[in-house]
Amino acid sequence: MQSRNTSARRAILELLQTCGCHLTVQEVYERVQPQLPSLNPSTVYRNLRFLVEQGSISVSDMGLGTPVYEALHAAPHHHLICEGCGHEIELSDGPVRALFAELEQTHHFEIITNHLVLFGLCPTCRQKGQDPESS
Amino acid sequence: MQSRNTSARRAILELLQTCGCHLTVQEVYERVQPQLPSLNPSTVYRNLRFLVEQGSISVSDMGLGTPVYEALHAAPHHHLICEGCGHEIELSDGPVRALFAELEQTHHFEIITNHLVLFGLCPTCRQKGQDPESS
DNA sequence: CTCCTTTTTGCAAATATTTGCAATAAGGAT
DNA sequence: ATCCTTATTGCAAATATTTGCAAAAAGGAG
Repeated sequence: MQSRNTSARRAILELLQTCGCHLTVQEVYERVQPQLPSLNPSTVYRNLRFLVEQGSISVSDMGLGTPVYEALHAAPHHHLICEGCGHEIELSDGPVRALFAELEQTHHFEIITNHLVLFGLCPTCRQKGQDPESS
Repeated sequence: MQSRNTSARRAILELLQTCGCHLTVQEVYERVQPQLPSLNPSTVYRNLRFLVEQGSISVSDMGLGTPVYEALHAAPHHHLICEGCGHEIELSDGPVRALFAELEQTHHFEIITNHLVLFGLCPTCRQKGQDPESS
């Protein structure tokens, strides 16, 4: 026996798998607590960390100040986030996977990271930034 | 006038540029405080955030539980970190830059991320993990 | 050099996150 | 169904990080 299928852990994982989206610790807590009235925030923190280590979910910094958690999909994907307006663009796995494969070969490493988040500027915000003072 | 060259900001940036390594908030505070006795941790947090936004330094999650800050080098580099033993491998910028360039073209995006950290397993830890129970 | 405006800072009070520990509950064995 | 071992939980107390606000100090203008 090593890890136990507790109601809290089950509820948290199910929530993430069902919603299929990115959720913050707060959001997870708020959505699970109603079904498990005595749920404590620290249990949520601990379980999220556990599920990440176990590989059932991923954590990412999407620039929100607090990390977001997401169930691992069949189809991995990545994000490009605009630092100007916050706009998120979903990236296909192909090119990223190609880089990972190359790095794995070169360094005899096995890459576990499965959700890459890159920050930058979207076309619109790039223009704004380049605009000379419009006065 | 927009941003001011205060002693705290100067000291923090100089520290990072001089040491040329990754430092946590704690470490920055501990090393700058002696020279600026009245320095408050919140000032360190605020300045690190400021310097990141301004583009003078970068933040990264190296898996330590708290982010690390580093002055931006002339030669950008990235890391592969082993989740088993913590070993860090430095990656050259080439292949990563190539992916970034491809993504920038495809999405008309300008990527700002300049320090990529990927997690995985080093050759040694991979073997350990694959070993059937050695009993 | 003095004055003025605005950014920064220190401090204290919020929040957020982690941790220690005793009580609870999974789940295997009997 | 009962007992046992040990992973998990809740709670309270540490830590870590952010925020509001009045006081301090950059830096430009006069």
